Amino acid sequence: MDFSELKSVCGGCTIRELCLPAGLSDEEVLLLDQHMAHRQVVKKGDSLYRTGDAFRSLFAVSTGFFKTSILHEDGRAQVTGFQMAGEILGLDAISTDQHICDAVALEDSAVCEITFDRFEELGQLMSNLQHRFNKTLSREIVRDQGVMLLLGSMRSEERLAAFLVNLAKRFSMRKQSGSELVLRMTREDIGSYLGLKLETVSRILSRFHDQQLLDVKGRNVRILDQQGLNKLIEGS
Amino acid sequence: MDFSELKSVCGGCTIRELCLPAGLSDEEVLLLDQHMAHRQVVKKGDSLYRTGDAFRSLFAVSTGFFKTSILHEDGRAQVTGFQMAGEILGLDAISTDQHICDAVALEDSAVCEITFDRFEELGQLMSNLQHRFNKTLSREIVRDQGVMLLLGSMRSEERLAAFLVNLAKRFSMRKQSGSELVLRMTREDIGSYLGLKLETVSRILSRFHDQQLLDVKGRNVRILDQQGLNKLIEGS
DNA sequence: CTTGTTTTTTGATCCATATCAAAATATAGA
DNA sequence: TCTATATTTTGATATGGATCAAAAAACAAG
Repeated sequence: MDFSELKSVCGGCTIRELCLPAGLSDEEVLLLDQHMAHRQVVKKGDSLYRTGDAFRSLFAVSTGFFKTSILHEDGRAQVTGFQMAGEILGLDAISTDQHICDAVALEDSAVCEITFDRFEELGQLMSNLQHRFNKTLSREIVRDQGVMLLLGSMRSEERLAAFLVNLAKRFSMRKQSGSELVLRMTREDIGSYLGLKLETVSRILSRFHDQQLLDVKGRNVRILDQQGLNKLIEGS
Repeated sequence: MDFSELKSVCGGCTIRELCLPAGLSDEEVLLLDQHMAHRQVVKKGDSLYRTGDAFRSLFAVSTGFFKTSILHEDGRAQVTGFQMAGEILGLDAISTDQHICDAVALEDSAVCEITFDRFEELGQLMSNLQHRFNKTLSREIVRDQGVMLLLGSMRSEERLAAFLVNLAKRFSMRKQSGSELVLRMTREDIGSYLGLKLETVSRILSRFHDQQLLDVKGRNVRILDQQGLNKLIEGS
């Protein structure tokens, strides 16, 4: 971790509506801004926090891309999510005051930090912020249950289609192309997240390519047939 | 839904420390009590709420046993959890103000209801309550990620062992036997939760029986070798 | 650019779990 | 109680994805 530190400025942030300040008035954002710790750079491959670290702060991804993963005692790891701009890291640690996963930057990234004690104080001051934060936590629960559905009852092709469609949606909400994806993670990361082996991920990407659903060139994926992918997810 | 209604009384509740009032002072519990809506009976097989229902209230399981399940459009269903006394139902609905799963009683049960608007007001009054509730939401995130680990990287025997050990732990926290389990759910429910088919669940239970890990008689399961199960989970 | 390392692709084979089927058992309703 | 229905067990077989293996491609460091 580390590094260059700049004052966070939610007020001027382009993704403010996708992040903690969502739905707050300008005055409220100002107050939040005053309590944000600082902005940190996290280099590709570095971790923002590791399993077992004491929990002090939440982090909002400002730019870049992260993965979170749990490590099972026997070495097995499970990727539990990928986070992009505006998404919050550290929510799982509130429960025990310890981080229960590793958060690793998959490209050079920046995060905005806010100490959780401060944040809870702010929540008492701004019922609006607290209300939104309740929703943020709940949204994470919904997301996780979506992954449970995926892992528990979808076949490999459906899982991968759902994964790609989800990524595309999140990119396009951020005004980035919703069809030209640059995958920041390895096939192994994708496989871990989807409960598949990396070879299976690779094979299915090739198959989707053959079926003209995608144009795959390494980590550059272009979605050619969004409809086709959606049909797959429904379990045709 | 519904049914006989009694005033909730957290103050005198035996599982108060496992439920929303956990960690509150007597005065605070009294205040919470005043805002609880009422106690409701839910008969076996009935649902407390269904997917799509408007979200108004959280429910704390008072007695009994529930399952929650998401239904995929094409009919497939995924059981996302089993809830027992003290556990909170409805957390996922905060995010969208709509329930995104069905909550069905697996035995005659009772729940304590609190409208979420009221609850949020209370949270503003009692920072302690809000703090605990943040932890409750976070704990649900941790639980869900545990299920992701289970579905994503454990083999069928490990999943079932983890499931049984988890159930046993939760029963024993409630002063019930941690070795004599009465499964309230069908093999199919267990299978859905664990991403397995009901036949697989049945076969593994039989295998555990043969290996003297369990004594299985229909839905009555006695854990004979807790250690053995734990060893399985570690992935021997 | 070159070299070593990591990641990705593709093929051949295997196996854990699904599927199909049918009997046995348990549960609920009359 | 008896009867109908739902659940569970067990067997036989099939299959989706894992595993093992090796070449190809991409990437990072000097």
